[in-house]
Amino acid sequence: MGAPGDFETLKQRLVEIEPSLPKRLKQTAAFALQHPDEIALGTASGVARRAHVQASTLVRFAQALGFAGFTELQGIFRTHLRTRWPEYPERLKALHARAPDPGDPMSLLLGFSESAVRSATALRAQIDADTLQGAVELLAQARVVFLLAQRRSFSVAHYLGYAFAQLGAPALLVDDVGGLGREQLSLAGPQDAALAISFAPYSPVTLSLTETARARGAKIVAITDSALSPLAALADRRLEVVESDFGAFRSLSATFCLAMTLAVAVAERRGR
Amino acid sequence: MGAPGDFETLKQRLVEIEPSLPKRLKQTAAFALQHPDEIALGTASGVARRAHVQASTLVRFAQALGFAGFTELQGIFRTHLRTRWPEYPERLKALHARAPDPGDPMSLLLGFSESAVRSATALRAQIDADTLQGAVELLAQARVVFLLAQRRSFSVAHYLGYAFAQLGAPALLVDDVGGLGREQLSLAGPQDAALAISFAPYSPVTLSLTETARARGAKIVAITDSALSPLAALADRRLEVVESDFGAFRSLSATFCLAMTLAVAVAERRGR
DNA sequence: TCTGTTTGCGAACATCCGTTCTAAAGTGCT
DNA sequence: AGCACTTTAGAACGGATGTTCGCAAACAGA
Repeated sequence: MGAPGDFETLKQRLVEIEPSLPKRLKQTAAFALQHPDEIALGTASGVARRAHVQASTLVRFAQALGFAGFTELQGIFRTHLRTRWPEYPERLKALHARAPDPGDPMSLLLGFSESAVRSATALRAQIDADTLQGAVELLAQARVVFLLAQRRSFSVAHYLGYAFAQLGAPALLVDDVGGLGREQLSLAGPQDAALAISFAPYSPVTLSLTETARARGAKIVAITDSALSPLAALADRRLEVVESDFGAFRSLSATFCLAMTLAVAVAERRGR
Repeated sequence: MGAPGDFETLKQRLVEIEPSLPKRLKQTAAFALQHPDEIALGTASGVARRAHVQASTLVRFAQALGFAGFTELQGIFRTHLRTRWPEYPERLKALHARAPDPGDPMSLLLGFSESAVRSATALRAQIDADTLQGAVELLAQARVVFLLAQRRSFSVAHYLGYAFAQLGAPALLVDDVGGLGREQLSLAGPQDAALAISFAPYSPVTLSLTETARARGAKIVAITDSALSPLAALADRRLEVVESDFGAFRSLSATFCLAMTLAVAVAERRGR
């Protein structure tokens, strides 16, 4: 008979005990279900005012549900607000907590998997449809798409090179092998576009190659991690991806989703 | 020069003034854009800790943007958190309900994202803890780990090369540039291990390089898609990954999770 | 070296949560 | 109906936490 651990359980518990609740607590329960965001973001006294009850009633309400106090109850509402995504409940957090040995490969795997799920899920909300559409058009109209990335992001660019080729769209992976990156870009001109990918700490090579491409008149689409990235300043279209991290390592899951989307959408658009 | 009234304006303002900001405030700006949820839900001191700055810096940051204090700034992030979501579940529903327009970039993105989530989730159940542990030990005991992959899987191998290097573990990416794959493997011997990655249709180059490595006495860990894969036959340890696919394209999300896990676990194990 | 800016630290100030106490309402028994 | 007892509501208090500001040290630029 402990406190509910996630929002669904809380709701369920609430309907169970609601009939036996006194008047003010019923009122509070109704308000809580009707305005979950208020509870998540507000303060106890603020919520109390809006629900026309006393602040102490909120505490009693929380305690009636098995929590120690209002703050604990609020925690559930907050994580619910953060991850409004029905099939992705709290138990992952429990997994995290339950794995005390950070060196155990299996808990690493769970951690990375969780991080990938979070990234891919968050991506949907991050990307703006119009920006994406604009980036696709820009790349689709280009004669050749130059792919610029180094270090950690290089794997994404390489995959894009593979995907574009498979789809029959003209793309050129600037891999900078032997330091020939600038020469690989020598064919770039105003009819072309470059897709640059870089995350903090931004590779100087990628930045300088992007500058070169821009100087040659190519349009730039950037995949990067924040509006403040040096890449963002160079870009005609900027796609922001915030990857969640696990330990010191960031997932690449969202970036890959975005890359695949661009490849397929561009090929599709060129096909017409 | 009033304070920004919504999240977009805030971001824009941030990009404008960021170059003229001192070090710690830049740091704060980057953190704020990368972890908006933390700012929305956390307390100033909590956020400060996670961003490795003083709490007072957060207040100064808010003031630099034109707010009276941290609380006002937080307000923007909170309403952003509140309002960013509502549209998204409907989008998903719309995607599933309507016959999906294969050309619309946004539905592609949703599809790939969902596919990535499925893959990463399924991975947890697919991988056997003992096999994983065995693979880690085998790689950790090797003098050098040779990374073998081509075509689609190459991006994973490249990423592994990066990760191993970052972690200080000796690994060599056999990229077969100029067809020198066999020569790159010439250093391999019985003290070494190879990590081979290939999915259907299996790249003949990867297979033949793996055979070469095996002939030289190296232990083989394979990441592949089925027990019947030709790679599986060559492997001392076999890790199976079934990726979910969206259209003709397979996610790489689970494979990347597994790759990261191997890299970190091996480095961890070697560290002792 | 000197000056102006930035940063870190601690104290003051405000806010907020949880508890406790008292009044009121409800309930059951005579 | 009246009385005693239990439950509930409201209000104030105390402890704790969180936010802001001022000051001095560190730093960067001239």
